[in-house]
Amino acid sequence: MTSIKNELISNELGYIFEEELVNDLIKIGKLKSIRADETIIQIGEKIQFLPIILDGSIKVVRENERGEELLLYYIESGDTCAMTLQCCMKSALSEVKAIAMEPSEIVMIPLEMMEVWMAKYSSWRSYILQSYHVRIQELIETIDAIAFMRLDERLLKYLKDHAKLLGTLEVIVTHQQIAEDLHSSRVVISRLLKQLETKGQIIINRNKIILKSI
DNA sequence: ACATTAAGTGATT
DNA sequence: AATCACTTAATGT
Repeated sequence: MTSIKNELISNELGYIFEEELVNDLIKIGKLKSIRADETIIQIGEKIQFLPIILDGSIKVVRENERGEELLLYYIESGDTCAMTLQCCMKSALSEVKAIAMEPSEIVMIPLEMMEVWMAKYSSWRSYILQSYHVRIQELIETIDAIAFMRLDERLLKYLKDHAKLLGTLEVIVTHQQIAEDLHSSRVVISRLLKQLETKGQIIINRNKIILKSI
């Protein structure tokens, strides 16, 4: 019987992994459906599984003691969380928080399988290495943005990234949420958005910002 | 109609 | 660019 889970796994991961590994994934992985805005992992939570995204998208944020956030990067289907990779080597606690951007499907792999599969499957090894690579690239991009871009440029990049990720020019967020993701304040974001609107780059609605282009 | 939440504004640091 | 204090606008009940 082909379950939805099997379909999802072979459709999303069949190109990346060898057949035997796909079968292992189907046998061992636990499928988990996530609601939009659901928190998947909290900071300090013990990591028991390696999540691989089959459908949807997740945002990964850092958080300080005061609960203030900073968006690190997004992960999409086929991706796994590099932070989890790093943490699970020592089976440590999560350094980040992960929140679903939309309803998503993920497959959870018990951490024990990491080592077994590393030894057994070359496609698994290169997938893990590749994931590290991509994630570090993304982190560097984020660091560059924080260090070198002006907030208005960062804001526009944020909106465009968001739009690209969800495949729509209509970004559904409040100014407050943007401020939190960029670790700025609501008033500042509102003013910068106003400027972008005046420049004709966006249209502002309540709870929604419409990009003119990506 | 009223309360709540989102967004806009002017002044100050 | 951040914060405060306040206003206005939109939305839910």
